[in-house]
Amino acid sequence: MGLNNTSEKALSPGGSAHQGTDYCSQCEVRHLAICSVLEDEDLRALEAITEHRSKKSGETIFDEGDPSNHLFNVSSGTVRIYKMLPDGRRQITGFLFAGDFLGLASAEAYAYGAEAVTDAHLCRFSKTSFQDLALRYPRLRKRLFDRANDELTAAQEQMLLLGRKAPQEKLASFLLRLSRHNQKWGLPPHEIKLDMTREDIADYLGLTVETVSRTFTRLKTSNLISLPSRNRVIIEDTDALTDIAEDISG
Amino acid sequence: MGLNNTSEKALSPGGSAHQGTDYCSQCEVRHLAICSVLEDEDLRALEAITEHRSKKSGETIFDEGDPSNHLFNVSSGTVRIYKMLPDGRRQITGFLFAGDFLGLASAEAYAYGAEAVTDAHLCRFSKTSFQDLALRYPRLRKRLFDRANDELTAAQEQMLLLGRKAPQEKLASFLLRLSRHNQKWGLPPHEIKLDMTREDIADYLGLTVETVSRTFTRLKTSNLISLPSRNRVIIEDTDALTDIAEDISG
DNA sequence: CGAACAGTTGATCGGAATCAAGCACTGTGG
DNA sequence: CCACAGTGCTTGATTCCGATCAACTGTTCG
Repeated sequence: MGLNNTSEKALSPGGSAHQGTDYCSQCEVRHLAICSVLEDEDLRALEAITEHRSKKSGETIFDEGDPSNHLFNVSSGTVRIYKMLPDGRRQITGFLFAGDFLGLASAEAYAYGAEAVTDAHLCRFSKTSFQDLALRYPRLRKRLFDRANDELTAAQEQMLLLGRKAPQEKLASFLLRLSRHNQKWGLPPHEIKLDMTREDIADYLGLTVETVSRTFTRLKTSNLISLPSRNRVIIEDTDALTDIAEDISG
Repeated sequence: MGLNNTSEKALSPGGSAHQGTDYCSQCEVRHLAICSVLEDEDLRALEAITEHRSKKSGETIFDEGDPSNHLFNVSSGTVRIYKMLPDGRRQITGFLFAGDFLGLASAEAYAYGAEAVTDAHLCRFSKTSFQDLALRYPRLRKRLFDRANDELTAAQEQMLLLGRKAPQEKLASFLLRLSRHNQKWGLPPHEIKLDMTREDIADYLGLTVETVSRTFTRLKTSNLISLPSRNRVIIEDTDALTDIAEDISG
């Protein structure tokens, strides 16, 4: 996570929308994205229905309740998806990074809002076109189903975290997830870049900013992590952090 | 939910496992189960790979970490799925009722445990056979994907509940969900039967038994509900309860 | 430089967890 | 039939942790 360091520059900044011509084949995150299962020729079919969109940090991608006419793939940057209560309380249900698919769990309307956390690039597909494509390509279908299943597994892990874990355990689990995500991308697993603010983290872990901040300092004081800058975390003692997180996967 | 009142008796009690001969076509919950999309002839293909299993209240269906060799459909009774922390804390991630599908969100191993809350009957399919079947029947595939999406939506709703709602809001939301479930089945939406214990409810809502109990009495004292017996709830003021729940869907 | 914002730290409060009885229903065996 | 144990639920007293309120620091950027 966090890290789209290279991809940010590599992709043309582009206008806010333009049809792709040769984008997909040179896409940096293709091997992990939803499109990875498509052959070069099939990829052109996908490319034909793809629009490339740029979002600045903080911009809305879609709101909860909007008609869900599009599906997305994050090609760079970080995205948050969230649900809100009428009085303004917010629960972030997930952070998405380069390669992640966006748009599952939506019937006619999006069941959650999505915003860019950092500047981000997205591939946008019209839902109907994408469905047609999925009809023709079994591997794409399988991929989509697997993604839904993975998200469901992650959601259950998050329910355990939200319902039953103490603040320290929550934050430790969160940092370890980011660490594992780094590993998946061949990035140093001990150096974590936090694209999101403390408030985002709080709204993801079911805490307040203050508690998140205090918990960071507690972990730092215990020498489990260090905090060279506000958006960087170094994991100093993975084993101890894993013990605190209280479980293997989440 | 709760309510399998009729179906409990209607289905043959049966041994703990036996091959189905004519079960599916007369299945009481078929119209809402995963098999509803299959034609009579296709249904026989499903029936061929189906085993019928009975579980007594409290019995384990599978444990977290077991190899996920089977998929299930609940044909009667109530089931809980849950995750545990090493020290015994438990988070129930869902209750399943007649017609519900069980087994999504599992790779090689089940990512959660499943137990019968009440006596229950289950249709059990071997995973490989079911996958073969799904390969042949697009509508079954679609149905499965839609179920995964629905569960994902529900999971996000539950994350909002767990991370951001106060006990009263949690319980109100829970009761309204059960009420809506009743409606879906043509049962009186104001009369709710609770198959699960207070402890189950606590572990589902991220609370303790005591808090659940106190919250029940608070809602009763405010005349929003009444509690004729420990496992029955009458919703007296749906509007007020909806106000407290703080959202439309969950 | 200073305004705006993000983050930390401190002091206090409050509500849910915890600890501890007591109650109500169920089923068992005498 | 009743005594009794076992279990699930409620209620009360107390504790404690995270939320809240508030002040201050540090960073960014005009």
